[in-house]
Amino acid sequence: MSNVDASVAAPASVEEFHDRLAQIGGDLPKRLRQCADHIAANVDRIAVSTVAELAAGADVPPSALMRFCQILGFSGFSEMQKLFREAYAPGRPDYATRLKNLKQNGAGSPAALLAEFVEAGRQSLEALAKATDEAALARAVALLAGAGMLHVAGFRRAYPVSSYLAYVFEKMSVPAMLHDGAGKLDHRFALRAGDALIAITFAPYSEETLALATEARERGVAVVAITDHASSPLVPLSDAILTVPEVDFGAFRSLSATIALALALAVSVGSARDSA
Amino acid sequence: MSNVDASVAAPASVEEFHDRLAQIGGDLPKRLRQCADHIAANVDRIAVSTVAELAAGADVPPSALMRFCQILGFSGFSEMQKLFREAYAPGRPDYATRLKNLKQNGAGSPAALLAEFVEAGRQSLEALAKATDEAALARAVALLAGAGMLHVAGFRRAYPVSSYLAYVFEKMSVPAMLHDGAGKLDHRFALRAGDALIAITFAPYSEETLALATEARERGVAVVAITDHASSPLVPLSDAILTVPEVDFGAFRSLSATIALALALAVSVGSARDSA
DNA sequence: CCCTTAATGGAATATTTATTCCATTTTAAT
DNA sequence: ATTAAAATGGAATAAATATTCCATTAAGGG
Repeated sequence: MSNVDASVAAPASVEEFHDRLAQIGGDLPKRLRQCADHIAANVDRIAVSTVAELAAGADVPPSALMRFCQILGFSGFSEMQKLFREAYAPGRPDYATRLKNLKQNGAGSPAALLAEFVEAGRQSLEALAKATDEAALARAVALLAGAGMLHVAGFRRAYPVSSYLAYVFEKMSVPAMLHDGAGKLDHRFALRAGDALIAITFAPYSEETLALATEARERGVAVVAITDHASSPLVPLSDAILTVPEVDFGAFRSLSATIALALALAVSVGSARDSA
Repeated sequence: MSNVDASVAAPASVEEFHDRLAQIGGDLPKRLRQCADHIAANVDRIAVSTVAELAAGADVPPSALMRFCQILGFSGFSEMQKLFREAYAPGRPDYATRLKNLKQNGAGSPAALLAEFVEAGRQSLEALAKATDEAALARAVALLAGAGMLHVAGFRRAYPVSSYLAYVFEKMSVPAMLHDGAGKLDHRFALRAGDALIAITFAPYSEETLALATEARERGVAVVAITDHASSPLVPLSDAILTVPEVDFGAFRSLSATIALALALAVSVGSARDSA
């Protein structure tokens, strides 16, 4: 093992642990490679597993795992596990306990509803992080960074998202026009060459938004879609597609993940335009 | 122990565990009482602690804790701990890993910004669950449920929230008027006896919103505040106050928690009016 | 007050888990 | 091909942890 110094200190934090894991990299013999891969993919189980369990998961004998712990700088598995047991964030069960307490106010009570919608928002945010297509996001940002006026259109449930985009764009000095539907005007003639349209719509998909996206497409104006599914009717009309999963209650869906995406999109675009 | 049957089966899920804990209730002798209290307050540590550690935390000898586990229905501590170790949700580290991956695109990149804003939203949602004053929420719902027209006012960053409220109220057939500031009109004369105003504003606190809240107060119109701090200037003007913590980046703050609160508020009000 | 039952604490015992060590196999270098 | 170094697997050993048992104390009831 030429690239790992035996006198290296044990990682003192979970973050350092991750850095050490990455630092060790690819040049590992077979069994240690298996350990590295399994540990990297199951960091969350270190605190709650035995050597034997983790070794079985990695398909190596326990002694290999011991060795791996020492390569990372720990005296043994127990020292490594201790790091994770102490780092075990108490926040989450507090949150879970709190949710349960809120729900005890009875189904349909304001507190119980809040608990449900908070949890739905949290799940939607996590789903967004996992499902995000980074290339699509980068493509959307590039299109919008290179455009003249940014037109933002979204109605009914999508309207808070479009108004938020308009707000953040203004804050970042990005030329943007909010198509707010006042007077039933769509302002389609404001869509000009070199502009871009951010069209936001979710099932049951607003006719107005689709119509404006169609118009934009016909005028050669780039369309960036924010929508809920890859099968959305907005997709064939768009040059870049951002899909957002939101937890669905039937009558209502969370909107928290979409709001976070909108913020990330607008700030990215504003930054990209700043540096151009 | 007259109220706990020795042949009761061990809880088969974490939820059942919580129910069992609640069921055992208050009629416990001293040391077992201590165990119950400590376990209830430290459920998150069961998976990662030894008998000795938990017993020390509860200030009882290990044998008392063993006894407590058996009263809950488990054969011993190990069976109880197994429940928690197996229930340890693996989802979260996937999410944490994903965030880390997104951030590796480089500071300021769209993907890294998304990761930051998603995490900010998640933290804000958890903070909202923990910080929510249930009585204030119930009070707000009661005021709004008993009002005639619901006026909604929020500008700039608060505007997406107010437009979302207006959307949900319409969907729930609740009479609501969105004060959208078009034409610089505040429509203060639309505030009538028996109405209520939902005023939404965050630092640096919109003059327009504060003025409208002041007007409402002078007219005897109930004011429900959605704001960021208990020290907000909107607070002295309001009859019910909902504060929302949002993670702050300096230039930008998450809005995801506020959106979830708005949804919970609107649905609660709609339901309360339906049943009136 | 006395007797019975329940609660309690701690030590001994049993079980589980982590670690070390060594023989064997594999790999790399000459 | 030979030798040295590295990797490997498994068993023995050590350490940690869970459990049981029993003597003592406390509480409750007649």
